[in-house]
Amino acid sequence: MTKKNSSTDILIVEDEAPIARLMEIHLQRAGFSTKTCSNGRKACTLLEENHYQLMLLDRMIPGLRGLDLLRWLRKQETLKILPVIMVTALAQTEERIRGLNEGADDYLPKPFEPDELVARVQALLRRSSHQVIQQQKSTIDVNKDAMEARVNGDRLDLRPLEFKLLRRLMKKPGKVRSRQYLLDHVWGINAFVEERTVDVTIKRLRKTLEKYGLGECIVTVRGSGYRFDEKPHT
Amino acid sequence: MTKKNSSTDILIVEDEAPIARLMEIHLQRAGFSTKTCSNGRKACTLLEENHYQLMLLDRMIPGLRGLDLLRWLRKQETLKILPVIMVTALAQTEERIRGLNEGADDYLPKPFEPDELVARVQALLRRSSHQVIQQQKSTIDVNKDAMEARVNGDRLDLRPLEFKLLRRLMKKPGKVRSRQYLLDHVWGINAFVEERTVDVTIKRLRKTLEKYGLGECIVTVRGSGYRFDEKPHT
DNA sequence: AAAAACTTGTCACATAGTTGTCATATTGGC
DNA sequence: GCCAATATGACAACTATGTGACAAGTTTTT
Repeated sequence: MTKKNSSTDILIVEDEAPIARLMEIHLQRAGFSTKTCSNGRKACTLLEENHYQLMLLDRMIPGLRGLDLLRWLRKQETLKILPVIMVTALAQTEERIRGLNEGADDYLPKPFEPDELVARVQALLRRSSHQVIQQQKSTIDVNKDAMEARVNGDRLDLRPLEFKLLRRLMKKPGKVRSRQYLLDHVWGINAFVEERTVDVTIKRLRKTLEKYGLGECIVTVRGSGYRFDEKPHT
Repeated sequence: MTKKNSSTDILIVEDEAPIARLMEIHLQRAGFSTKTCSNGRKACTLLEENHYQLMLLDRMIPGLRGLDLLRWLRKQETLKILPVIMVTALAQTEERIRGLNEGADDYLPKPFEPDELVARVQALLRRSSHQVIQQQKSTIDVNKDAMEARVNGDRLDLRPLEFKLLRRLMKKPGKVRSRQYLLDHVWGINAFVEERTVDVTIKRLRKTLEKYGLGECIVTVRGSGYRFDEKPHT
């Protein structure tokens, strides 16, 4: 599978190389691009030098303890909103609470299931301005900040309206949205537009998604509307 | 790669010539201009007579101990804000803390990776009134104090408005900024200016950036605004 | 103080991209 | 096979952005 210019960059701060590698493999397979780093000091530098979308932070790293790094991070004007997942073997509730208090956004106990890793990353991204969905073997990532959607890191060339429509449908995968609902929420409550127009826009959106084998993500529900399917039937 | 009139001058205070040379090479390659000096007293003179953007200070230098120089520096009215990176082989936490207490802004353990050196310098500059971004193979350095922007040390001839616009966009690379946002933050909240004026200013800014192969850093997001892209676009 | 040089806002036109509608084809349920 | 719902291609209107020119205002030079 080809990987390229993903904009969804994840920084992995983890000193145990095999674990770091494992994380990388699974995240990359899910369409993210990653950077690993094995000590706290270097992590600071990387964070200041680059822009990441999310950080996976091991609690036990040399150079600076994970919590110290986190505390430092939350004081930096430009970094404090970075979503952070703490990774640690210390699964005790107390430790966990301490991490969350310091500003971790989520928590991944070691050892972890690869799927859980990916799921938590996706979930956290979704809470920031991203919407991330696992679709068969592809990851769809809609980033509202950058106003762009990516499939496995490849940028989708969507028009503004299609982008909004996709976002709206992805907001609640599996739920059917009527044409009227979509008109109200995508076009705007006061838009003076035919209901059939929705069909055409759906068509246009599907056309772009098809290029990535995702043409069937958007399902027509006869008599009701459209639905974004998270796990399309075969 | 050609190097010229960088004003991002770095003073290297280091008595071991090979190390000093190594620092010089890597910093110059990254677009900075450097001056080296092998003892503390001479450093004082240089600091008083010239204007540097940053100092790399070895802890063990003849003539005056690194910490003494630093202490002296912080007492000088005109010099006390100079960003300083302490360089030393003493990696113990205690030593490190002492250095930071005396007013070092960052700390570089010896031996160091050339990349780490450059990254720390860039990061520290960014924390002072600089914004430094690595763009493909170029380093863009926007210095608010001096009101000037440089690409690999070459000065960009930007008009005041273009400068502010670039700074604002670089503040959060990857985020789309609407024309209204830019008007509010670059022109000022009460400016009585057409939205289309933003387009023209973007055009002028792009024209200058183009000379350095960075014309595509600023991406138009149809229907939304403009975005500074950190990475090579798709 | 006048002249020259520079900055910036606006306009007008060119270009390119987006979207709504319609006409027609296709599909699904009965 | 029939009807209604949906898909699809084409087109025209519309909208957003790029771009060069110009003028008014500022700053710098002479």
